[in-house]
Amino acid sequence: MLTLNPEQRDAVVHGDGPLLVLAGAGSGKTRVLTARVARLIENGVPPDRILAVTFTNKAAGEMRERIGDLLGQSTRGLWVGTFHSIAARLLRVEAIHTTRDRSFTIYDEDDSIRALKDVMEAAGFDAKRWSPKAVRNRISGAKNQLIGPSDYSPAPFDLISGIVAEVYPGYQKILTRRNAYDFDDLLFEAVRLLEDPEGVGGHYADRFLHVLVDEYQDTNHAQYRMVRALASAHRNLCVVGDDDQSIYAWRGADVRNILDFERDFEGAHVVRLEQNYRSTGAILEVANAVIECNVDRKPKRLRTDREHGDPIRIVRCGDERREASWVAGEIENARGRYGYEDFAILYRTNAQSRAFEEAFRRAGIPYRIVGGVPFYDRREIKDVLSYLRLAVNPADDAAFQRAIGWPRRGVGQVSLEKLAAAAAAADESFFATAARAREIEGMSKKAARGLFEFATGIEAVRSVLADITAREALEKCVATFALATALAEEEDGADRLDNVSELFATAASFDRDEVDDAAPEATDLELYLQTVALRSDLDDADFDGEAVTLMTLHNAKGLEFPVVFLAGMEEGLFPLSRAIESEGGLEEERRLFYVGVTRAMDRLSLTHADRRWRAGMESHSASSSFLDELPETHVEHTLGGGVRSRGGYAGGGSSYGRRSSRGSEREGGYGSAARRGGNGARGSRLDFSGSDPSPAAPGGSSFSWHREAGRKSPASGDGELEYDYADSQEPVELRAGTRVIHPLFGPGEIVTISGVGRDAKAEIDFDEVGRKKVMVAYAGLRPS
DNA sequence: TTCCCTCGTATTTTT
DNA sequence: TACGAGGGAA
Repeated sequence: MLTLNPEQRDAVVHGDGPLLVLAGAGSGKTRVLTARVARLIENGVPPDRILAVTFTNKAAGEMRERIGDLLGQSTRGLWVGTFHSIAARLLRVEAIHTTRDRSFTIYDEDDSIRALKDVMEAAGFDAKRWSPKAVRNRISGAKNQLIGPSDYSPAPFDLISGIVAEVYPGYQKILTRRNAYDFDDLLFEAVRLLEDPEGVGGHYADRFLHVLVDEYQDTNHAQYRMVRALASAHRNLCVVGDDDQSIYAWRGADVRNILDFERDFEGAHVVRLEQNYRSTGAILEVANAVIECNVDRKPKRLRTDREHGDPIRIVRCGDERREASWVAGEIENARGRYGYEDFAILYRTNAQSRAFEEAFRRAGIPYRIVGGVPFYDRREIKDVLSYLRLAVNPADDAAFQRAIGWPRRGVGQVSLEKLAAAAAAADESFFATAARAREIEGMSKKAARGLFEFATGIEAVRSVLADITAREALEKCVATFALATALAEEEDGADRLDNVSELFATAASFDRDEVDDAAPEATDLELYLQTVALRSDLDDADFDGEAVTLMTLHNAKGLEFPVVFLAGMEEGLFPLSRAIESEGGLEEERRLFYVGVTRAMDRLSLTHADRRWRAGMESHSASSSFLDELPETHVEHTLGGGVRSRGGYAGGGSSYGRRSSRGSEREGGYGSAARRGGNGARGSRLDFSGSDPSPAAPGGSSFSWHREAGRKSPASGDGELEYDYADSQEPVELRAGTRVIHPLFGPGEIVTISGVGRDAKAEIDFDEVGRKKVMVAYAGLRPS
């Protein structure tokens, strides 16, 4: 059933001992990794003694799914997860051996920058002069190198490193006091735990007979040490990667990890996968030529059995609008031979998506953007989640600050500073201090009242937390603090309400059993928050549905598309001028180019514009120096329109070859495989409806729900909403005319019902927010 | 304390 | 361009 070439087979059947798989782009590395795990299980290795580590949740989910498919049985017990989620699991299970307790919060970049800013200002550094972000990046880099606050020494003549040395200890102290880890701490502390000779590390090393790591070229030092510790007892470590696709060095990834593997793990067996199953001969020739310009790499050369195919096109355009409309035109021309979902536009910077969005909208081409502003980074989502975070972890002062500030409740910056001072004096959390705000000297009456009521509300949520699901907790917060009402009153409240409604959907569909590396002791809500914190936009990206995909090159790694456009091939933009300032930066940019080229299966076009609006200015740039490195024999030059000067190139039109067989024996990279369940389009801005919620919905042809006998008190003076929960479970019919209460939108009357089962939608005329369509499965409707 | 407006700046980014 | 921070007015 599963056919493997000899090299792939070699990697799959390799027995004990370290194994390095150097897997070129499109060479079937995912297939090797999954087949290897499946074979281990078939040969009797218990699933719970195998650990597979990936970089994204999405990759983890897909690996698990594929292994299950291969085995035809459950993969229960198998540990598959990202470095960060596995570290989080470890830290939760072994919380007593750490400096945090089990309900710790995970700080994202934003949270940690805010915390750091507080520390910097307290230490007398002007946040305008010294960017907290830059300082955070330095701390992040140090943590990735496993350099703790006491080990950090500033470099001479490096002012920022001097600041780091001064604030790093304070920053770490604040995180500990707030019972929080930042992303890097998760790895740092996990390594500490695993490498402690007195500690529990030995238990885990003994436990895992086999450890497998995907995308090994992207590991940083902390991740390397984590892997090394986990595999130390049995030495059955299999790593898969491609040094040519290392594109995260700027973020601490150390390509030496893969280059030095044979030295680090003596006796390692090495397998090279150089047979590409994805691209045409022409595309592969170009890819090889690109990457051979790099000096610092292991020599290798991809080959393919596919036809030579069409030449790669280089398209010169006048500006970014012409670039986008040229691409739109090409897509329309090639329709029929390809579906919209077969096209991808890849660019270096997110800002480039804009011109394409406009062009596609004009042309009526459906598209999806992967990345951009992630769903969970939206202001209203973070605001609402901060209530949950605070309820779970009252020591989380960052969550407190966020929640207290929205909705406005008479507690401004001045009061907050007084509170902070009082909290520091008493060595308490903001939350604990807020409950006795009245006693704080100089606190205004109004502020004290606001603080007290806020603390009381959080306490009320906390008191029921142990017994409720993530969704119920969310509902409770929204109800207690009238968050929906506050949102509805805002200027662009409608969109924001919709987003929060979407958040309800994610919470409703959250199932701890789908968290691959759930710590058994964690509560539903803790796991939900962890999942949210460690989720990337990419994980939610929905590649189903007829739409052209737009994303950055970084996000495209691991994916493949029949027709690819690499846009913005201009010097300064790609290679990005900022990126090439650092050492090895140009080679990393070139690897990124290589990643882009190797995404294409059949057709590849590289576009560049003479003029482009960047940061509010028109910039003029020469075409990318990367274009000069391509072998002329496989390249064709075309004019995309709008070019002002004479010259340029002639010829070229759009001459698409016959559509190649899609889905034959080529291996699907992550992402082209069908997704399980998926929660629709959350992360990505989707201008094309693709929402397809999956969890079971109540009712089949006749709708009913379980009555919770909730009663809403009529809106009081300032629009407070309040719910009384009781437990009667009487099924109630749902049809047009029924009065219902939506947890977010309040009371309303059903206008129409459409769809059945999980797809059932109700159109409801809400008293406060007007007419809206909601998914019955998620809405959490109650009878009125 | 809050709101509104203006000014300035930044642009890659798995977790 | 577009967003956030900061300053000033009500």
